[in-house]
Amino acid sequence: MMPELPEVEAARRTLEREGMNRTVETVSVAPDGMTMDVSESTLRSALLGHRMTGARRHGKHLFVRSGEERGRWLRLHFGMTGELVLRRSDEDGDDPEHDRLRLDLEGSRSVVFRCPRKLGEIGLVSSPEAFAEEKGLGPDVLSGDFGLRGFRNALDGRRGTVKSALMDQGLMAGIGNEYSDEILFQAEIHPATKVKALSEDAVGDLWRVARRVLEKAADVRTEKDTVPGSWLLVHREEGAECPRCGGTIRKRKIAGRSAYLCPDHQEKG
DNA sequence: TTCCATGTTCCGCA
DNA sequence: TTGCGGAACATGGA
Repeated sequence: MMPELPEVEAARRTLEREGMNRTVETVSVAPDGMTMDVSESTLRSALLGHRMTGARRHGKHLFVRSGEERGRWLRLHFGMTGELVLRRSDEDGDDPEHDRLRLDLEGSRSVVFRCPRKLGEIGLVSSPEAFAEEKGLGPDVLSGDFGLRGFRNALDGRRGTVKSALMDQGLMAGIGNEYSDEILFQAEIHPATKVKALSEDAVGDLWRVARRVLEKAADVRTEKDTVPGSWLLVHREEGAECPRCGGTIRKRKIAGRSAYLCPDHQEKG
């Protein structure tokens, strides 16, 4: 599963729905070498005996507020392979070896952060906003005050390709390689198109498609459904048939990443 | 066995 | 200066 904005948002919603207001009875930490910007003992004491009281997201970062006290947020970044699993405490996961953080809550419920390839991060921060600021993250793509205005502002003066701009977490936070392909596919824009070459209308269209794709994907992931078959994500393979126009999906290297696109209906500007 | 992979960060280069 | 390409990180899957 690809942890971009929709997957992290789905995890946030699930946590809000099922994980809040239950005392954390056990904290198991097994980073096994993965990045933690907090000591195990500090993390444990920040969580143990408290309840989770809120979950927020900025881009691909998930923040979980611990207790009522100000300034104590667990931060999770999913890297390439991270995921959050909620399950009954008496159930074993498929592969407990990759459980990096496990919180057992009252009511026989557990929250497990899994990260097989250890490229994710576990941290403790005093506020999501301060973290985003310090990290140099751009506005979250789906935050209320971003919008078309923020999108235009982010792209203004950008010299490179539209794909790299969408993925630049310092411009706008949340879109990764796979959803950038999906958005450009649905907007019918070639990923190697220069930002400067996009018309004002094209930027408006791109923004509306981006928001629609990310919101729909977040809904679908929350319900553990699959995205529509008309989406590129389901056909993201060299030589596959384009679900939109019947053309052939191609793989290209763009902005240093593998980009999948349909040359027949994604016009290069 | 080799290559590739959703993320981020670093470096060198144009 | 900006942005790109490539490497690195740690693993697993095809």
